[in-house]
Amino acid sequence: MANPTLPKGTRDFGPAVMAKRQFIFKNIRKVFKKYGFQPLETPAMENLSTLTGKYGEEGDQLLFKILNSGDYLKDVDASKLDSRNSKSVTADISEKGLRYDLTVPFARYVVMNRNDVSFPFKRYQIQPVWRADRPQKGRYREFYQCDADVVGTNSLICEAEIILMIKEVFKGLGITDYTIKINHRGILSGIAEAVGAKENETSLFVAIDKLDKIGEDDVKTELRGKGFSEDSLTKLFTILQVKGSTTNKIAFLTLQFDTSEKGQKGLRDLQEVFDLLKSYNETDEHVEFDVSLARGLSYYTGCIFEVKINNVGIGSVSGGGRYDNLTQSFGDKENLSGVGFSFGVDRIYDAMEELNVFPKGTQISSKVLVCHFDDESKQYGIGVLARLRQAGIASEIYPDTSKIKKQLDYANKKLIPFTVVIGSEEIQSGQLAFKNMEKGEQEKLSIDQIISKLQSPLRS
RNA sequence: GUGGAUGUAGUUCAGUUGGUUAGAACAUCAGAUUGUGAUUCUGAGGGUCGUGGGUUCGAGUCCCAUCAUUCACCCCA
Repeated sequence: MANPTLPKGTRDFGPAVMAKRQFIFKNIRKVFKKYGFQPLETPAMENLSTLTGKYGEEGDQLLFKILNSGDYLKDVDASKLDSRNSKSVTADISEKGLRYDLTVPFARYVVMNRNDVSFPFKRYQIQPVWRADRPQKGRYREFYQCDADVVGTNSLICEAEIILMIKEVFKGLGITDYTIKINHRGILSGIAEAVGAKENETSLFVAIDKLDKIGEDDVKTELRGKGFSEDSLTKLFTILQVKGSTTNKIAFLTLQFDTSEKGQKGLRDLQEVFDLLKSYNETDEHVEFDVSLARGLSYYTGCIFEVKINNVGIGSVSGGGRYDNLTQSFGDKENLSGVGFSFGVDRIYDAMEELNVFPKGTQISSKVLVCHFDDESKQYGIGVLARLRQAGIASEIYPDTSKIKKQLDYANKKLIPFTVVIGSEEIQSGQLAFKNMEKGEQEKLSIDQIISKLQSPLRS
């Protein structure tokens, strides 16, 4: 049989990688909990009817679909099969798909359980999602998202707290150079109205979202191709080139949007979010009002966020926004407003690796390895091991009787920082050889001394 | 879905205009060392050169196909 391989865009995570990934997960989960979010998990697969139509046409194509069980071709119309058009038979042979993000399953959950959940409902969710696009740098077919959403309130406190949470997570991870870009769908609508492109919003947004990536000239070229006039382009870029402090930008745009209700609403919301930050005694450091931020997902209606780690060759590592109508698409009569955001763990990992900011200690599993020379000392070592574990110290014993070199080698490879070496001398005296693997120092200590030394906060 | 690049040892890579038995470093294993590792020294194992076809006296090297990987576009975490 040929060598086994992984499906495109998927990865194994070995112990060293897992230690670092868990460091990230732990940090994010801690912050989510601290801000009052409760955990939720949903199935990997959803009904296709739940998933399709929520992410736009592009998104629907990226859904992984699951073949029906059993003899799934039995009832398919023969003429459809003959047409060789896979799209036309998809609905007949597949009714489930893998989740594409965590927001839509969350909305589905809320609608299904709306009598049981009390609003505002704050949930966090850390699970993998799947997208059938072509993998490349920072882009995988299976990746983890860490979502936190609040549904059932319009308060902009949620938006402000999202900024606080992002800051807190990055602080915990040791990432210092990043930018939280914020914008508002209403402001984008205001721009569209101001340049007379009300009917053409989507292609306008898609184009200006690329501004910092491809530059002004290419954006203009793209919009000309979509039929935008020179007049509207000139108007557009006087708006997009707004500079200065957030206050300045808002003042300038207020004048530009004099006839746009949506635009004015967006500016007011944004102003309030920045005011709220002050109430939290938080600065707007790392936060940037970016008029050209658009984001693809079509369901956003209010504030939108995107976070980029600077000087790293990777796309955004976090994003989100407010969506007013998400539950409506599940036939919900009442209008539930939600706001949420998501961290992309895999990209954060890649960025941290590139920046080399993972703390040294993350990979340590056991703190102590018990080494021994023969069956008798191994027997004795098991007793020592039991004592260490009773004291809550992560520890293990080398299971085979083999050369001490091999045992110490094992400790090195597993980055175990301490070893206890036990032989006949140690058994007799009760003074065990306690070795610091990093410094190479060794001293004779009783088991109690070793335990208290390992428990002391000054130990390393 | 569109376009480009790359496939040689477990890993990262050399390999000359096509020429004898395809190399290095790191990693692995063993020994120097019978109670002490990571630093030293010695040795060993490990390859259908991605796969299939073609050109040639001769192909890791040239051509075609195919698969895989990767980068960019679209889109996105």
